[in-house]
Amino acid sequence: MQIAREAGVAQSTVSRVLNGGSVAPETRRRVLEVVAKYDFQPSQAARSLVGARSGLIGVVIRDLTNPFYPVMVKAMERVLHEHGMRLSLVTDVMTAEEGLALLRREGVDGVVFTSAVQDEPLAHRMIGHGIPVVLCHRTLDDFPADQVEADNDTAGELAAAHLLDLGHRRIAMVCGLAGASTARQRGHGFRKRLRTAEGVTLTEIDGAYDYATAYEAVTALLAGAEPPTALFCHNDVMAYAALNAAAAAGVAVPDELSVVGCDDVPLSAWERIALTTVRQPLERIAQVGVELLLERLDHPERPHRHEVLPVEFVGRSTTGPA
Amino acid sequence: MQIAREAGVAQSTVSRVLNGGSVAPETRRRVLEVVAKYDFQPSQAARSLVGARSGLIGVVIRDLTNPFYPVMVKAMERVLHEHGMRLSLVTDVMTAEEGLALLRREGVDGVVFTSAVQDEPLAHRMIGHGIPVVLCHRTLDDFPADQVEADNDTAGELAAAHLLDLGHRRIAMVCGLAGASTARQRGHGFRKRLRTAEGVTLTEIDGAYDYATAYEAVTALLAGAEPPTALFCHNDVMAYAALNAAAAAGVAVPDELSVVGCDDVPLSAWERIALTTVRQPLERIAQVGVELLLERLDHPERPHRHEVLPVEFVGRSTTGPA
DNA sequence: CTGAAAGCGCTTACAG
DNA sequence: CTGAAAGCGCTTACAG
Repeated sequence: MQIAREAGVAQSTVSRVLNGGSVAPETRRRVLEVVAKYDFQPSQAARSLVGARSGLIGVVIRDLTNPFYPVMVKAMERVLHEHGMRLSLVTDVMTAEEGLALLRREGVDGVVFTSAVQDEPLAHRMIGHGIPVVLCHRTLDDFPADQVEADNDTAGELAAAHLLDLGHRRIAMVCGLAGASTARQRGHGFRKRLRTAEGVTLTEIDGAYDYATAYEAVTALLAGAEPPTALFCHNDVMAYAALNAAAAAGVAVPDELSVVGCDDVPLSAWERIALTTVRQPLERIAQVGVELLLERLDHPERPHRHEVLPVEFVGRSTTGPA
Repeated sequence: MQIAREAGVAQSTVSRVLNGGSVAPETRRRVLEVVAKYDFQPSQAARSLVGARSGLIGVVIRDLTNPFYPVMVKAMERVLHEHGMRLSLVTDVMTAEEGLALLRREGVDGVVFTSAVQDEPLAHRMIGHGIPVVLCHRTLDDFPADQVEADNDTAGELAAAHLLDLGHRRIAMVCGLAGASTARQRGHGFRKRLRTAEGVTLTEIDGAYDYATAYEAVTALLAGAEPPTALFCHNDVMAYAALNAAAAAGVAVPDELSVVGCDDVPLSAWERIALTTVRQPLERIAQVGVELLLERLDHPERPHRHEVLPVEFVGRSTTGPA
């Protein structure tokens, strides 16, 4: 370390001034001067090699293209940065398998999964390697880790209640990824509430939480014999797809078709979209997820927590009476 | 390295089988068996400490919330992953200053700037520290590094030509960030082309490449005495703001107001938006940026390159005759 | 083809 | 308060 040499002290002394050990004021001043002169930045590689922690948290977000996720990334980054930590992102550019291998090489202190899916053992394997994990946004039953999610069951209920109130009886649901807890819960809440009314027909189609998939599915649905008068989409992106598919098919929203989404991404509030949807507290979910993980790092033995955050119905212009 | 011990070989031998040195087939088999048994992943920290490279590339993307950028991140990640490298993101969660300090600690092999701005010395300083840099999307005059950008001057011209052809004469331009080359060039091309016509009034307002800023500015503009009949926005996000501000103000698009954007983000093709815009090859810009940087790593002494990629006018539904 | 040794840049006890 | 030493987990010459 040439900083040490130039300041005329030992390496360990430089380390102490940088990390806040006890150092004589004059010594500290001298070291800081040299540090400033070269704008010296200590190597993270060396630090994480020797230290107990790398200061890196892995974040698994597969589809960065869904406007939902940049918001989450940002919120997570903010919290991590406040704690002096960094984020390492895994997206769908690589397989989840590759991503987790990478995260282990990087020596992450923990990982946040936002895309957990039933029957996929990756999150379990991270735990097997002794790496703390938190499930954020999507959860898994009986998973041995901290979890945060929105109250998705209620989200489904709220959507159903709204549509029922408007008098809709021929209804379709555009479902999210099979295996995702959000899709299962939202579907469950929706169906449950629908059953409280008489004479309701429910058609379920698969949108896989993906714009293109939902667009095609809705286009086919609208071209069918008895198209529904209302649609509940398991997320906003699929609702946008539905809105656009309806526009392309010349189906008027909300006059001929009502559309309800789920998420309330900022885009949904735009005047040109004005999507009726159920808001989940995106940033809060992200924030709580990271905080749970950070607490876990300090207290490995505490019992796991499972937070469920409230949702809220947001009425806008894409729904109307049947 | 307990892999070495369990396989009964030296550390250096394990290293060779992992990195492809010459190893006897039987030895290799034995080592790989143990590696597989533990799903062993070599520490990146140790590797980058000893090796010449860290395999990390810094990517400075300030506003992840503009749908433009996730597309770029994804494209960059793809190219990097093909080369066995990783990306380290710097967003506006921290100051640029902090971000670059972090990047240096992490020992990045190079950095891609997508947000270069006149009179900001950060990119220069990276070069001063001996770290290769590429300017991607936004460029700087006489900057001593590789650069890629779209033909933004032509983009401005195409927008102007289209509006002029439609007969518009009272025109406004919603400008991007002062200091960004894209804003300067798009503005320049637009004005230049406007000057070829008679009796044109051009009002310029500042939108700072930001949704909220542009929304307010356009709202004020439309409330003014003689509002323009056409708008050129320096990017798509500001055009969305204009579309929404117009909707809120009850101004019909395109009947009373024509709107042209610039970028052609996927969103712009949505039926509910159908924005007339000038396409720049987003993914190609990202890809070329990373490739230039990767080549630079191997050939530090080659002369700098400056690529300018073609743009293309995309007519959709937000523009009409004056 | 393979092993022993040195060293990358730090931090962490341990003396003094 | 400060320094000398050991060691984190790798790779890279260097012998053999």
